[in-house]
Amino acid sequence: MAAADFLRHELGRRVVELVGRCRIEYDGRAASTLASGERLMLFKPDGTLLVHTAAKLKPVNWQPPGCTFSASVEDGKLVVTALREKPREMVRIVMDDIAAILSFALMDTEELALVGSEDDLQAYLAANPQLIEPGFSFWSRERDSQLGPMDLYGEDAKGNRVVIEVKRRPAQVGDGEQLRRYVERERKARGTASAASEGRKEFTIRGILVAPVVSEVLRRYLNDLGFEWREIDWDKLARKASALRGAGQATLGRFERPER
Amino acid sequence: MAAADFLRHELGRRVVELVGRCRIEYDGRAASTLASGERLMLFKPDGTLLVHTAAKLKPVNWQPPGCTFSASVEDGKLVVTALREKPREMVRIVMDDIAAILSFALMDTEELALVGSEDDLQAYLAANPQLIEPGFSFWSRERDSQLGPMDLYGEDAKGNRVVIEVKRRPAQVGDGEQLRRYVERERKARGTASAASEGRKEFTIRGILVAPVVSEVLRRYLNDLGFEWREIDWDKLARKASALRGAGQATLGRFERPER
DNA sequence: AAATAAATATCGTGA
DNA sequence: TCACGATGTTTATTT
Repeated sequence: MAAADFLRHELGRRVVELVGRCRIEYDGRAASTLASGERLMLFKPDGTLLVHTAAKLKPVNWQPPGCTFSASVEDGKLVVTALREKPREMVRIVMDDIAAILSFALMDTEELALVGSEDDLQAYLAANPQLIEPGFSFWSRERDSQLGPMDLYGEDAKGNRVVIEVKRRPAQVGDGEQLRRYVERERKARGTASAASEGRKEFTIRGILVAPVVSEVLRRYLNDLGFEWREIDWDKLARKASALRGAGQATLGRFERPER
Repeated sequence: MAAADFLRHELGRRVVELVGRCRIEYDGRAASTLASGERLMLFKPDGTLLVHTAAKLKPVNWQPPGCTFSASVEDGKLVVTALREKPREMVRIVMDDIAAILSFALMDTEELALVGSEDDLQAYLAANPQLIEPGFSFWSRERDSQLGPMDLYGEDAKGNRVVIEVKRRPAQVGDGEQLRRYVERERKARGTASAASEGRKEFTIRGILVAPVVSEVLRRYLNDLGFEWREIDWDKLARKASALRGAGQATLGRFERPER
């Protein structure tokens, strides 16, 4: 079959597009079937498969990069499969009717430049500690600290340690749980340290959640745990954050590291 | 321009595909720029935009359903924008070179039938309480309970209440936090109830996490909190779960509801 | 390879 | 409309 021959030659080499009426089965972490209908399939050279219908952003079926494609003819119908190892998953497409088969090279050496990620917002906060409160200073950001996973770590005007969790989106209760775990781990580590070396100053460890919006349920949750929150509208700051990203990290470098 | 005219007629009516060299800007919750390169764009009738390069599953730029498309010509170049309200976001595509413009109707009345979701696994557990432990029985599933958000709720052989959190994938520490929150909320509610009505029997409230894999860190976390876990390989059960899905719910219906 | 957390997450559901 | 939780999440990063 000409279609199968074309696919066998193009799959894995160029971006292949297949449009038409088809049935699709998936079996792997879960399993699905999709009865006959018209869809648009994309097979990328890196082993990615996307099956799109006329609606929604997410593909109705898909396969992440790394798959092996194969094309065959069964009962006179074109059958294309995408096989993935680890986890072992397969998508099998049976074409009832082919509307179009195309292939494109899609040469592209450029990478997306994105600003406004959580990392940018962390950097902006690090360069503007007064956004947390007067007299506040940062010790470290997650990336360059050995403290364990937490977004920002610092010290307030009274010398209390502060663990800060930053969210770029409206915060929910799960984000409060994350902060709780980090604060508790830090309190535990601090407690152990104090016990080991007598006479060491005892610190209170505060927890602050920073997000554009903090839901009412989350506020109650944080209140119950004795934690705080700050609502900051990143939209107004995102551009500055991007401009200050490098400067923010340089500034952080001037602060001393905790002695742990 | 013929291309712009074609797009103005087709955008929002059919699935439109645009292939070629372009520059792309995004501004909204975050912001991004993408220098000139060859990509494949899909514009769906429901206002979805996808921009795909030759690699990766996720589009390099996109816009969820509900956007307004517009096509124009600037400096002799085709410009297509996708505008979204709430949040206000825009993707702007400037075509340096057009390789192809196509449109498809993509008639499709079928819906994906998927088995092996967390909901299926809950149903399977509900129909097979002995998978938790001998003598265990379920009271409710989240969908039909008024208890608040938790996956499964039941009672062990000794009359203790048990909160169960189900995961279809390997569980992580965050999942333990979720269980913790549900158990604590239940303990709190139970405590209040007991205080209100004297002489009521006091129940211990256990927490059990059920997942195919429970990581070592999570096990420590659960142990510290006095919670338990069960490792269940859903792969062996998914098919049965789908067959028993309806039966599982019917079985649950025969159990009494908690009196809260 | 496993674990951890972000994402312009998206998507469905329930209040 | 908002909040919450699942997703066949995917992806990047670190251990």
